[in-house]
Amino acid sequence: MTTLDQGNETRSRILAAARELFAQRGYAATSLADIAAAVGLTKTAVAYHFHPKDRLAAELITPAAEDLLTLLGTEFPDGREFLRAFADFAVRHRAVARLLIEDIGGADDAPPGSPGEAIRTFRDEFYAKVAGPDPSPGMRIRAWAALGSVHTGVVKTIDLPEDLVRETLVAAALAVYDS
Amino acid sequence: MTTLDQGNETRSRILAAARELFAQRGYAATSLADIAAAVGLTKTAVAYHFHPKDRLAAELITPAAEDLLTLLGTEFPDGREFLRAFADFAVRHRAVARLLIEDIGGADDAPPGSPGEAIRTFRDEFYAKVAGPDPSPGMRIRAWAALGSVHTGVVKTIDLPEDLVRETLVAAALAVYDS
DNA sequence: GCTCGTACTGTACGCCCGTACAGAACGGTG
DNA sequence: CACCGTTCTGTACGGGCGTACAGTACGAGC
Repeated sequence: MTTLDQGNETRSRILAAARELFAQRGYAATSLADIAAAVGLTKTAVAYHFHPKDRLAAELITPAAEDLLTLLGTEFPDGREFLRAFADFAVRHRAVARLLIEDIGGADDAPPGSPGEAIRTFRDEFYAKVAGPDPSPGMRIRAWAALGSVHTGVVKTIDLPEDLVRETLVAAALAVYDS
Repeated sequence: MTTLDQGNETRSRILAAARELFAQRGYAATSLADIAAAVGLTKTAVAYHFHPKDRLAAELITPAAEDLLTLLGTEFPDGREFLRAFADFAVRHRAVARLLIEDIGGADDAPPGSPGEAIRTFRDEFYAKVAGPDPSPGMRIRAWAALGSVHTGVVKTIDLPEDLVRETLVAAALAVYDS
């Protein structure tokens, strides 16, 4: 079954290249041709494996998305504790964090598996959980600032050890929250 | 000179609409047709006033860009003080903050006036100033987190009073820096 | 009253994108 | 050996984008 193995291997090579490119430039700014060039294929070959382009992002996101649904599902005593869990989540899935947080939200369809749709504009859901109900102006600002610190903190430090990033970012986010 | 006044008025109406749309969706995601529709014109009319599309962004950015050059030009005792000045700067120009920080960096040419080019990937320059020379891994993370907190904090709270945002975000950014 | 510059409209072009489709290469299976 | 599905190529199409260009409406100035 050499044929099948070949297919699965290039499939994962495409996924790896796409993950990197999406992380660097964002989903919309990365074309199929870019990905194809990175793997040494034609853009048609890439389209063969992942039929609408969405599937590529969907497949990359799926594990993180499931994790995210449970995160949004569990109850937290307050925004502070949710923020801690969020930072942990973001670091755990940092390879697809940008894809997950920035680029979806105006997305079209959900992963194929699937967790259904319901994954849409969670950036706003994150905010709502951190800020809490009927937040004061000051809390609104701090909630967004905390989310932003985690987001760019995670995205810009993919080369650093995961544990250090988690530890530092949790502390940073909580510092914002308590400021 | 009714003719001229008419032109200048629609010109500023275009600028206002573009500023809002760029802030919401980003530069690349906003088409000339979108802007034209917001002002009740054809996209050709918009193109008439701002010839390459870049000019629109350039003109919106110019005052902020000049302010930014002096910011980058002045010396600061340490990253902490620069961070404070940066937060102040970002809040002052929050209407174009997203345009300035996110969308430029891969930009093509500079404002026409002009401060020359040299306005390119300042996100990285900001980082360098905050993190300082030869930063530790922890400092790298905190520097990016601080910048991120200011950035999204500013962008997501355009409806709140400027003074409150400034005060809160400066405190938040410094809290990250000191965490 | 003719001319001219300003402010537009309508149409069309070229580019890049994702996608569709027909066909070639080729190992696996009967 | 013939058949077939998988994997990939080449070509082509439709749509959206920024842009170019010719033409129109119209107040201003001699």
